Amino acid sequence: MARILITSALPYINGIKHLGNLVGSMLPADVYARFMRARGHEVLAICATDEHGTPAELAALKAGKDVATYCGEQHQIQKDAGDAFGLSFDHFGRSSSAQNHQLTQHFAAKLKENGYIAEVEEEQIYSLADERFLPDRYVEGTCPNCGFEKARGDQCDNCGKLLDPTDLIDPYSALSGSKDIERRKTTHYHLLQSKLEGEVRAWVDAHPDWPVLTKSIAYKWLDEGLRDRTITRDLFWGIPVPGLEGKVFYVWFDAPIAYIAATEEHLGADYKTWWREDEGADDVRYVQFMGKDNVAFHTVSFPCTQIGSGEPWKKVDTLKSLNWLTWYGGKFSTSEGRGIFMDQALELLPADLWRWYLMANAPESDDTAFTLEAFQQTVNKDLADVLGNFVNRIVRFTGSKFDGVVPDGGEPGEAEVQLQQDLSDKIAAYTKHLEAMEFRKAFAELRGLWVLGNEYLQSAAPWAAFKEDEDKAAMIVRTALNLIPLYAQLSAPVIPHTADKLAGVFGTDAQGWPGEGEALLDRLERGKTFEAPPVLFKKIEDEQVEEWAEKFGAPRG
RNA sequence: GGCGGAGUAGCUCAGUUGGUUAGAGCAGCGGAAUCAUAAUCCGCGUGUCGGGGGUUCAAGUCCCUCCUCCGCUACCA
Repeated sequence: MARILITSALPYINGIKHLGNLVGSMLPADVYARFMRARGHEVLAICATDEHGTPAELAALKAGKDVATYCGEQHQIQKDAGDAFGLSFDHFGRSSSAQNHQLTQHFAAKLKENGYIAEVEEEQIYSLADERFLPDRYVEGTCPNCGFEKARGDQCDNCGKLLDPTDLIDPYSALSGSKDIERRKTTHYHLLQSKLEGEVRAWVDAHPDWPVLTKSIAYKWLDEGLRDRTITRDLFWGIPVPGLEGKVFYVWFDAPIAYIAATEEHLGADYKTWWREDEGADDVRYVQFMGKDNVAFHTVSFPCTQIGSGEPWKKVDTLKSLNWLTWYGGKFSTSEGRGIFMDQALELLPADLWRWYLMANAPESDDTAFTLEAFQQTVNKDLADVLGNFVNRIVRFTGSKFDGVVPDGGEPGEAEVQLQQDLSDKIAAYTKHLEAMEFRKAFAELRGLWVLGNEYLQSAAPWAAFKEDEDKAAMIVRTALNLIPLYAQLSAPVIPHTADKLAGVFGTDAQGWPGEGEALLDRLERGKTFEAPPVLFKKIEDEQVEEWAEKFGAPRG
């Protein structure tokens, strides 16, 4: 038994997440956590909302609420959506928690003490009307290059030229439209990452087993040279910087620290047994899940913070990074109403259907298109036809021929020995792929395990045997029925709600995992009565797909 | 522009360190069966492995070049 710490990249507070965000980090983290728990490991799975930064302030402004209230509400909405999707985090916290305030300030203090933070005076754009400093992109004006009138302070969207806010002609605040803006000097903290480059590189070098994509991104940053970054901002909402009045830490500084803080929210002082190598975390295996855009921050930036503190914080052992899920090849877009969001998905169909499709087609090697048509086809075939129908056909047959009782009698023969062998082989492969977090391969294998049930029934044909040799038919039926609790355990990481229904048929435990070489086909108590469960999955009809395509902006034709 | 990833059957994708006739699922076609949600099971693939050039006894797998798509490019997270 091992201790496994799992974190999922933190979903930003700015509204409920879409299916792409879900499959990019939270869902695979949950599947992996469930699998590891099933194997008997001690798992701690942590996630939280990432609540600081300008976008949160702006979203609150737009919603007409103060930012703390807005974040509180959005946090609850995201937590509820996650729960409904079956995300089994041990704790879903908030980057705005008191614990994160304290820890972030602690890290900053340590970094400063160790000489990795410098105070630097900078000039930034200040809006008198808005009474705040403006990030580059919230300053707009006329592009000096092409004359475009709505160029942003960082770049002109029309000609693509990179700009500095002071380059703009007639600059104004994008927030209020006010032209009453000026440059002001202000003091900020710089994190001197350049001084930590050697240590971070040595640490990355110590992980040759990381995926190619992960390593190449990390080395790209290291090879280009780590730049010193400003880690403070002139905002109101965030974690105050001690000694710098009116400033808060940059969200990218405090967000990863929230992994640790969320653990403290959950466990109190015991969080150190997971995070401090000098206080019991030395035997922890730490696995992170994230989208590919986040890799650099997890392989370089956050480790810089941890290493620079000079304290023995637990650093990541293994990273799983995923590519993007696209909406018919394009971007999911909130503003343009393209794509399906977590809450909408659950209004249409049960969570397990989404979970299965997303994980069986997870964007592991490349960006992957989500289409309603493929979703319908896959879910109908894999879940309704292969798994659902297998359960239904054997359960109904038992009901009509054996009075709904696990029948006694008959002796297993060659076909059953073969089935046991095939199951063992596939379970071994499935387990190996889940260990390696190769989700597409894993779930292709799980599907193959479900197919084995249908193949067995098809060739053993208990309906034919029943006419000549009732004992033999009984043995076949018993064998097939035993697959139901087995499928419950094997399917639980990815379709937990369905797994519970399967386990419920005979009152077995959906938790747990079949042991290597374990006899799988005669575990049910003979003579036990059971009730045929309702059909597990209703099929998705063509009309529904049409309706949803219309509603969610799917390209047609 | 720079860096990184990717272009393999109608669709979604596998293809280890180069080596026998390039694979899987879905869709399609044919068949079997009839316990079951018209579900299941079996059989069937003559693909310029994005284009071109090169290295090699041998390349989807290495090198060069061109084309296309995607991401990142650090104060938007």
